Amino acid sequence: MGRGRVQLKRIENKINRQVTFSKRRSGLLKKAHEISVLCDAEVALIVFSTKGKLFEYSTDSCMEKILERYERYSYAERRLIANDNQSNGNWSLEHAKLKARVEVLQKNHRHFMGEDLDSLALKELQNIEQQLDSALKQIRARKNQLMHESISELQKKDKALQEQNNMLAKKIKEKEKAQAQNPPSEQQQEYSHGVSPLLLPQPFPSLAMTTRDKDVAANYDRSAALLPPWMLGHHLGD
Amino acid sequence: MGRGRVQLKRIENKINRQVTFSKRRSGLLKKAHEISVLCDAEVALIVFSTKGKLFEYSTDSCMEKILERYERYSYAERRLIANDNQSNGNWSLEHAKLKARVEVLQKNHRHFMGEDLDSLALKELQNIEQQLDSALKQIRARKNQLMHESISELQKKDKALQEQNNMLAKKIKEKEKAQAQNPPSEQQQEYSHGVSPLLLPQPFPSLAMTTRDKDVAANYDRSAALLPPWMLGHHLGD
DNA sequence: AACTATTTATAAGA
DNA sequence: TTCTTATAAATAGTT
Repeated sequence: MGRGRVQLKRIENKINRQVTFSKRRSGLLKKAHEISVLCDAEVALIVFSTKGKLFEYSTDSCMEKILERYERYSYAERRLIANDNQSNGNWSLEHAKLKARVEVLQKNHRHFMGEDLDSLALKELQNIEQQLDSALKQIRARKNQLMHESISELQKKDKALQEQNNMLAKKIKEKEKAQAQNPPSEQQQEYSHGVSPLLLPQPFPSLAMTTRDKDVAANYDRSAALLPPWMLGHHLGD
Repeated sequence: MGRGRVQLKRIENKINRQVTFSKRRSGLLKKAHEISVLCDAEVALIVFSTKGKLFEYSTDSCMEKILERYERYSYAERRLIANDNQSNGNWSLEHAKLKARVEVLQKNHRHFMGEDLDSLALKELQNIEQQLDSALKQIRARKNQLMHESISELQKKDKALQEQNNMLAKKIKEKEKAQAQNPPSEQQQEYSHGVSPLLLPQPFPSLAMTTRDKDVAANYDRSAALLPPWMLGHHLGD
């Protein structure tokens, strides 16, 4: 896969070998991850460079778990016997394994807490994001429900106010017409036309008293109160 | 590498998954061998299929050697040498503590994955939710920003409409007063009072034309359009 | 399993 | 190291 065919033998040029190692290593790790995800397989990959540097991949970052499974599966006897023979060493190994496991879990947990993300590749981040997303689904459902209800309330209110507004505007227009066309003696007729605000359609009880400033103000306060506290200010993103 | 792009997610079709596993497994083993030979690296690769079947590759077929090297390297890296110096008496306790810690961490992790939630009290759920929320802050920030903006718009609109409403109501009242008290000859004075809707304060440009039904309706439509599509219907929780 | 159309990986070069 | 590019390889969908 490249400009020339590749011979399956050690690359003698040190620089080339290093470069190829770097490239192929990432490719190998990627493919290990891919088969793990795509095929639901459990993969453990360990690579030591010539210089002894370690690179590894393991499904769900559970290297120890997979290695243990491997040992159980393939040659439990040998390792376990060896460990049993060193009564002390056994403890040491077990202990060490546990410690390693704790560290793995803690590291994982930090990642799940959104900490320590610098060491993560984009793919890993996306993976974690997906998992977090999934885990939060239930929790977010409730919150979103609340938000949705609030928005619906606001929209209803909005609509009601628009209608009210519209109606009031109409009234004014009618009044203007009436004033422009009617003789003064027909003043009484004006009132019987229903100009009094108390005769307006009243979608909201509190709006029925719209002609009084105090009540209008109170009504607005109530609309603000429709939003739960967590939806206001910077709490929205919590 | 194939006829279609591949999504990095579990292949749901069982047959396809099996076939892909088989193909990719051989590719992966091959590449592991290649990097091992080309770059003089020491590679250990363990793959368990979904069904639990084991496939492995290791440089020079020395799996055990490499795994031991890994554990040495890995444990050394995790400062376990320091623990070797501890007295034996502490180990038992330490070991028990570590086991407990591992269990706690694992349980925690399950919770963070949204699993095993039945055992949690509401408070604990809220706690977890908060932590997950915090971790997802960046991702959600954008979504929440949009929601926030929409809500703010609605509230502003709400307020503006309330004020408009209020003002219109006042106008009506003034008009009524004027009609009740003023002689008919003072009609012109009425107009100079600012009864014309075009002279009203106009917090929203579209509201300036409130006296026309069409425009009021259009304005309401626009207020609905303020909500991005994903905030409507059941997409809110996505 | 064999066959391709395509996508990926990567060797070289910059 | 990183990017670009030409080309070799791997492999997804088909037969």
